[in-house]
Amino acid sequence: MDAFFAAVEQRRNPDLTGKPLVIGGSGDPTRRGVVSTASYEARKFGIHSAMPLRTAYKLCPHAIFLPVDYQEYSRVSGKIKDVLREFCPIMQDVGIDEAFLDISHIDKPAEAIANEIKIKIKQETGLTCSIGIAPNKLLAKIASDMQKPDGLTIITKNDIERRIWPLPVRKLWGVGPKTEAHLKEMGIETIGVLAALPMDRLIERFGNSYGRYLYEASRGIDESPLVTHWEPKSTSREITFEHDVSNWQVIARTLAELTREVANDMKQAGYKGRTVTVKVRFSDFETHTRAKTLTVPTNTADETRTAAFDCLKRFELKKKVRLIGVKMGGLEKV
DNA sequence: TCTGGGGTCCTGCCGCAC
DNA sequence: TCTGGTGCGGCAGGACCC
Repeated sequence: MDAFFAAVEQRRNPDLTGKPLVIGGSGDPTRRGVVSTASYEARKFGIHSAMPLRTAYKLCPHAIFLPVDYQEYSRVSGKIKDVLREFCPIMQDVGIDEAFLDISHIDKPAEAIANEIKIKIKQETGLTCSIGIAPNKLLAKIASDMQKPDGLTIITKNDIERRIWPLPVRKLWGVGPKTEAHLKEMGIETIGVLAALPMDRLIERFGNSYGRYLYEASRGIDESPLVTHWEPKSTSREITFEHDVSNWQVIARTLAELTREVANDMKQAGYKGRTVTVKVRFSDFETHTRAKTLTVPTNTADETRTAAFDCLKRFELKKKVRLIGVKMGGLEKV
């Protein structure tokens, strides 16, 4: 979907259309939080996802700031996924506003299917999306991003050299800021230059798994199947305090509350978990975790809290605490 | 002075069992 | 009894995704 959260807000309040709009946090740009989505008008000011709201505010003080309304976006997302499943049941969900469809078995030109999907989504939700058509997920993902918004891009194997290789390495799924910087140091800025590297060199530099991945991805190779069903492996809750906290009572009370929520989520979804991890981020942004694995899986608030406090006790709380969180891993169905 | 929240996967290290 | 290789679970941290 194109600027999904912003587009949903503009759809339900047309006054916002055509204006710089920033969705993130509590919607108050003087408080802690980051940008979830910026409208295309806001992006012209240099505002982008993951940017601190306060920075966004400095870049464009007259932008409209709104809180994230996950309930509403999930509802719209559900409608979109329903449309997609109608066209093709082999669907892989990728978060709230993306999906892969394997349409290889459908006896109709891919472009025609894509156009019908775009029209149907527009009818059902009033929103535009961008679609990429390619022989695999890796290339389809890159293609979908090439003509945003409201785009439709087709990439074939023969296009890799001409259309993929000139792109910056950052366009590859799995290459983030760290790897980008690392590659830049090696003098590698485009996917094509990366593709010229021997596999040995990449494995030496990035390890076996990731090295191989980069070697194949830079050549447009991706054999990974669509994952149409998966089970959650962990569930968590965390919160950044509005102001850093040194009061142990406040930290403990917050952890207890988060623990209740995690236990609740597990019960609601019908899971039990074995490994409790407590995460603490200090005022200097240093982040640490402590984990405890239980002998028997649980989903009760009491047992989860006891384990969480065992973990919390193992922290030296010398610095002020910025964030506290708790995660239950090793989930299994009840 | 700033840097959310909910996830997944990988790596390196350690202790333990065999 | 000591040493070493190997496999594995647990743990901590890091990179990445939406």
